Formats: sequence, C-alpha cells, structure tokens
Amino acid sequence: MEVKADKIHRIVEILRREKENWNVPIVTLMSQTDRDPFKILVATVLSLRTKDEVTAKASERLFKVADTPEKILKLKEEEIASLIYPVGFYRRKARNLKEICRILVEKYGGKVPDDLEELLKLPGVGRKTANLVITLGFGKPGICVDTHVHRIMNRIGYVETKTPEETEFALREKLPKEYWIEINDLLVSLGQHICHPVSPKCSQCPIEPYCDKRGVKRSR
DNA sequence: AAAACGGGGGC
DNA sequence: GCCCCAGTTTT
Repeated sequence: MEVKADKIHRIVEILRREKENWNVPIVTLMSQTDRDPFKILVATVLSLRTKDEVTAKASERLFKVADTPEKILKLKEEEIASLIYPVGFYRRKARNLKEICRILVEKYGGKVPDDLEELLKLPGVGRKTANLVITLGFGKPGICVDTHVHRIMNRIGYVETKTPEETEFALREKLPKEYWIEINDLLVSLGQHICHPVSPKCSQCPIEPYCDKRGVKRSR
C-alpha cells in the first residue's frame, strides 16, 4: 500500500521534471493561452482520432471566424465543415458542433456546464472529452483517460483494466487526488515521446525503474 | 465486445 | 499500400 503510493509519487515527480524537455501537447498549449472552457470543449471534440497539429490549425481557423456558441450557431454546417477540414470525421464533427452550440445556447445560456453528467449529454462528447473540459476548462477534479493514460497505467502495472472507462474508475479509487488534474497531461507527454503504443523506447524512459513492462509488445 | 466512422501523414 | 492518430456511437 505504502509502496504503491510512493511509486506513483515518484513517477509524477519525474514526469513533471522531464516534461520540461518535451514539446507540449496541444491542450496544454491552449491552456496556457486560453482557458476558455468553450474553446477547450471545441478543440477537444475536434481532436478525436486526429493529430494535435491538425487539430490546432483547424480550431484556429474556426475561432477566427466564430469563437462563441452564438457565432458558431449562425454558421451553416458546411461552413463549419470546411473550416475544420481536414480533421478526421469532419462532417460528423461539424454536425455535432452545431448541435452542441444550439444546446449550450438554449439550455445553458451560452455557457459550458461544469458538470460531468451534463457534458456527457452533448453529442460527440464522451468521458474523455467531458473530463478534459472539467479539469482543463474549469480546473475542477476529474480524471481524463485517453488511450495513452489507459495504456501506460496498465503497462506500468498501476491498474489492470480492459477499457478506458474501467481505468478512470480504478484511478478514482487509488490515484491521490492531488494528481488527478495533471496525470493526463503527464502521461500523454510520456506516451507521445517515449511510451508509444508500438515499440516504446524503454531504454530512454525516465520511469523505467517503476515499470512492470507489461504489454510492451502491443497494448492499446 | 466489436465494428463503424473518415481523412491526412509517415514510412 | 498499410498503419497510426488526446474517441464516440451504434450494432
């Protein structure tokens, strides 16, 4: 018990330090310049199955034209689609985005709700997106589990779970609350630079001493 | 639990 | 050409 608590404490400490040497992920980048929950919500919806750089450019293009629910609602679906192209699923996302804005304006006075259950009702918003808005947009405690967090937490043996949702609930049980908000960012950084889904660079990994090396061959 | 969604970029 | 990418929804 004490060993595990100490383990995660050491891991977080190392990753905090190491992250200084790495390129910051898109959402971290955004959070430094603009913590508007709405922009974070939109950018996160756009980021689904899409690389950071593409997402960044797409959201910039969109926000230049419309950066509030009211403004985006006035755009046609095709206009939104052409602005956010070429993110993956751009048609579906354009449709979802407009519907999200309509709901925000009609039900929430144009504001993004800071409640997990309410966020989950929005089309195209799942647990990962909702929790990211909670943590990054509002600075409230939440645990955002994407493929990186799910993969790495299992690889190092901190949890043993099949799905990202299971991972989220397991982490809510055992991860010290002081790390909830930042754990996603730290593990995504590690995942992008070292602990890749395929062929992780274990010899260069700063937390290698704390890793059980489970699922190194392939774990998603 | 697994498939479908959908397009660009890397190798 | 084939595989990958800060997932969500439907079957």
